[in-house]
Amino acid sequence: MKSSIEGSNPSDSVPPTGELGTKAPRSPFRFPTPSRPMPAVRVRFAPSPTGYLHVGGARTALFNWLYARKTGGTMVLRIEDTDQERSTEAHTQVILDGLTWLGITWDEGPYFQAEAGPKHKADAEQLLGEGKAYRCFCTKAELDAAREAAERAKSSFRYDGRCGRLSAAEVQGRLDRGEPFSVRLRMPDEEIAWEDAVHGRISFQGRDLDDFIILRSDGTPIYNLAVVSDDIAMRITHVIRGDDHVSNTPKQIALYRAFGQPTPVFAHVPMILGNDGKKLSKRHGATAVGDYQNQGILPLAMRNFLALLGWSPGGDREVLPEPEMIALFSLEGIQKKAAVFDTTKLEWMNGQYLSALPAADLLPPVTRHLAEVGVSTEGRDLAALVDAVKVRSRTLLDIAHQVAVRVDGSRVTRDAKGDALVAKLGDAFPGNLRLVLGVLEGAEWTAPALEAAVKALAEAEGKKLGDLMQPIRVALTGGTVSEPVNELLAVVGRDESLARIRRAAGL
RNA sequence: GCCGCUAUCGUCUAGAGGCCUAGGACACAGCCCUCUCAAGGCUGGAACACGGGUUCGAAUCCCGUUAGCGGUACCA
Repeated sequence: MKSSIEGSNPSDSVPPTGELGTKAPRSPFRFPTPSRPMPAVRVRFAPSPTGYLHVGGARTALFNWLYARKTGGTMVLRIEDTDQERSTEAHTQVILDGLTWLGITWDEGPYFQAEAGPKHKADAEQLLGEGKAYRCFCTKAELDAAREAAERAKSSFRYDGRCGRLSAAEVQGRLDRGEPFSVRLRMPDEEIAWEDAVHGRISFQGRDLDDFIILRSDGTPIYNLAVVSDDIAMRITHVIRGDDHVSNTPKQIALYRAFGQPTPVFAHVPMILGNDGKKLSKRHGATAVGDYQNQGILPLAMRNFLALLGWSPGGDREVLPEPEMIALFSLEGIQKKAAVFDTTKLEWMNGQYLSALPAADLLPPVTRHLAEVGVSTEGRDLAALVDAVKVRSRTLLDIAHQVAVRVDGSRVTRDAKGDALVAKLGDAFPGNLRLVLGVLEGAEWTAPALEAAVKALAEAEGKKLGDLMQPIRVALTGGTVSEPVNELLAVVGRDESLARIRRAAGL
């Protein structure tokens, strides 16, 4: 569970200059010191606290974390709470808890973006002073009207940069009159391209982008400015984030250029889809990490499953212990295509962990789930109970349910298959149970002895072993599925087992 | 509309020009094991979106088509 930073290999790190292919004239001093030491990797996970921790966000966090651990770099956590309307402290806590649950740790932060407001504003003013940005006096209403008109005329709207051509005197005049203004970045007419670590080269043309707003008329920053300003300040070298940000990237690169800063390496990871191929959302069921925790998924299994969703270690590996996951991780191994979230495979993965983990590791969550359903295991060997049922379980909830049935006779309810067996055996059902009772009452209550006793009975009576064992199983659990019957008897205990058999036999 | 991204079994993926008669995993079906189920083992069905190139040779490279997704805000 503890992350192993030791053994990670920093030689895998990539120099953080992903930008390339600019058609604009290049400065000969662009790469002044080729021999400069390679900066240490710094990545960040930057969620917005406007809801729970979504599985997509969790996976983005996981990839950042894996990359940091792999390269010996630093993981910083930044809460992007500039949307004061929707951001809440409770959401922040849920996100932090979700990451912690998954075993995703961070080395710096959490930083809160809203606290950097004054710096964002100062950065915008710096650009204003250098003529790389300009004041725009167009109002929201005017802009909306223009956009609507363009839409009606079936042509595309792009801000024409008219305020960028205002004379100094004109600007001063409007300022003197106290007109409100936003700040826009001058978008240069040049190619903006970068070598994306997962997609390869991606290219946009500056002329296709308009002079976008970086500072609202109330002086607060727009997302793209805040992100770039913070990423520069935090010396982020690798931006690993969702695919939905690729169209923001050229705008952000324009900002890096305006600030005269090198761009980080960008790695855009694909989306996670629901089973209908649409973006994963609430109507697909559980999308919050916390939901899976409540459904009895182990954090290790969740993390393993998430890692394999959109990333492949390259071979046929499925169950990956943490050290291997870190050692094998690479940005190049990330898939370009969106992936469908397959709950069935998640549960299979969870079953793998359930089977492999010692019962002791499962005790705390199982105890919690048992408490939720009101079952006490006071004075019982819970580890033995868990061991008895865990290989047949896919979730911790399954385990808790099965343990509950073994501990508390009042929870035995006959299921459809149990009913079918009773119907099939007819009189032999109570009859065989009475026979069994006869030998069990005098038997030594250990699994091997119980097995021997029932087998001897079957032989003596000329009955099939299954016709003796299955009724016991139904008597003790209500169903036809369980661990071997002798072990079941041992786990349920002598008095309780005999009582359940008597009841089922109608005695 | 415009800009960008993507395209291998139902799903997750391997595959970086010949090793591909396209491999593995989940799911599904059958068999084995067995007191049931699970696990495990074996077997089976199941995919390179389409069309053009390039090449002695293409799932792999190029172009186009189609489809899906993302963006196109004084949201993040």
